[in-house]
Amino acid sequence: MRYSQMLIPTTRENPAEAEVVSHRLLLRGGFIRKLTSGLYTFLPLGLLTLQKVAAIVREEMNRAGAQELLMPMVQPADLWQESGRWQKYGAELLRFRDRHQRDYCLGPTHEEVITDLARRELRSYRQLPVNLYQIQTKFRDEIRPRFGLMRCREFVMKDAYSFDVSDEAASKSYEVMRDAYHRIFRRCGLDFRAVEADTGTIGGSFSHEFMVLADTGEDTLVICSHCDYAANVEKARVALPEDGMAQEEMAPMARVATPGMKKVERVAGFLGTTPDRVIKTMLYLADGEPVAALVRGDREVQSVKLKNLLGATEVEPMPDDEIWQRTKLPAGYMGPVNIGIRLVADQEVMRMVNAVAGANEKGHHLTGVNPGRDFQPDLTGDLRQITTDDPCPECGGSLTLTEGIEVGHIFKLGTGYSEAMKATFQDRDGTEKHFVMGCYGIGVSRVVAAAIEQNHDEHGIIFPLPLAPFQVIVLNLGVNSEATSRAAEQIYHDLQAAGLDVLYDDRDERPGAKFKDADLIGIPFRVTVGRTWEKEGKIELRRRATGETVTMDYDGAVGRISAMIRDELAGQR
RNA sequence: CGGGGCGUAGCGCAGCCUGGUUAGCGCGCCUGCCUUGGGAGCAGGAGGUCGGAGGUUCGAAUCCUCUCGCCCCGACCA
Repeated sequence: MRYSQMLIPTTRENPAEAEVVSHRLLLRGGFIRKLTSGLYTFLPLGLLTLQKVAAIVREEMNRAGAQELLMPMVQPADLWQESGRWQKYGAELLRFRDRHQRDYCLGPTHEEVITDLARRELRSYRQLPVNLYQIQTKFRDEIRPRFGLMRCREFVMKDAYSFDVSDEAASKSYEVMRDAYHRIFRRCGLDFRAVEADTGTIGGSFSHEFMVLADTGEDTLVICSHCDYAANVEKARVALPEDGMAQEEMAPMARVATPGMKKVERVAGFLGTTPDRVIKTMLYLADGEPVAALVRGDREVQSVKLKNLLGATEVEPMPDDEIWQRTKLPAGYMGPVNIGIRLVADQEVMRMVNAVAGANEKGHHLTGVNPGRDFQPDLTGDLRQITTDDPCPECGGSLTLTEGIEVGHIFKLGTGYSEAMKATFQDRDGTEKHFVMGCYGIGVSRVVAAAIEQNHDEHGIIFPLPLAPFQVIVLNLGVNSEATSRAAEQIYHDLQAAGLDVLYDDRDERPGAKFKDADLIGIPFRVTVGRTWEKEGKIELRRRATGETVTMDYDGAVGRISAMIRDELAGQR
């Protein structure tokens, strides 16, 4: 491709709207342009990059035995009513009516459509297992789209769905996908981890997220430094030490005045104790109902864990100004004793002895509070956020926290959808059985953003070779010299003939501008035909990633370069 | 939706507080000359209903009201 004929609107200055690196560089490099919040046009360079990712995904999915199909983006409401998600999915599901006043939605995901297809077309166990996937635009009416391609409303996703005869078979399908995902992200040149994850609105019993490690990630992961345990903090199990029981006589409960002492630290300091001897009471709304969650004073509630423990679909902290109004409890002085609303306690709280807790009376706390004796929670379990002070739940090793970008998520769905939608097949013994399903997503457009988050410097993007829109850029630094231009053109043609993706910068620009643009758009290899060619008959090859530059004879250069690129690609496969 | 910030030329910004000529600057764009190894220089030029509506005023980018949009922090997720 000739640079002069391609729309690559690079900018020198940073766009005001972009804060994170990938967003900034995608805009500056002329990969994307914003239409409106959360909606982006992929410009030619952006589309090429997206297609590179899609090609890798497609290749590995096919290799794993999955079949590609394409489902409609517009989906009828009745399918969603059947699965129950028309009510459950919430405002993220964009709904609308057609001219006949029939309800539809734009597909945020395709469990309903695929399950409908399966129940019509898959009749016999002989047809199973089946794994069907598509690469398609999804629409989710996100509360807050942000960070460019990282979190859009419209985005490109690969979604796959597996159908199996049994749970064991489904587990096998799941493992096949897990392996495929590892290959995909490895081939994309990304530093990633597969972590245990929460299942969210998709539902299901078991899932892993694939996280690209990057500071701008929206998720936090815990990673064990000794074994291969890794988990999303939303999910990470907190191990309860065997010998955590305090050896202390239970004291009688006493009411003390603690005027103005709302924060745990202040109460503890005032009463001459430490936050780990205080029971912290946090109020939440679980599906609209008030719930009190108890954790030790030096811990934080993990609301996803709370949600799962309660079996709720939505949990949010109760706004301060609603606490009194809804519960008649004084914010800052709440405690578990005679609280009068649903009570959930972290496992650790149940071991506390002679704790301090709010008295449910303004300006007062209780001392000598003992769980089991003075209050009995409705539920107990693992409720708190894990910290780096906690041991690894698998091996007891030490944990570190890292930010991550979720680029893939795989779920074991079980029979939830097939039961709701009566999707069955006839098994070997003649009985009708529900399909055991799995679903597997990859944010194809997000992979592009994640790759940039992980691979850039102050000059611009440094694309991993497999994702780069072009593998080589040829700079003609002598567009006004016929001889130089002829040499550059020849190299351009020969590299193309060797099967490489080549961008040929034939613009009438000064060298500086060409170097800057080449760096900005992140093409892995740069060939320069200019002064050194004119003087010594040599050309220059420079690697974007390392800055390493070699000069080589013009003759034979194309062979050397294409061999180098092929070797590198083969090595990553 | 709650909290914070911003809308002035294609992009980045100044001007607004304290109303008053023809609304500026840098980059980019067009023409010519010149230049060609890290975003050159000179000369000339095009480009704006100051997000929109209403109001105050002799007079509004500037003050007031409403409204729309965008960005950032939280819940959501590939």
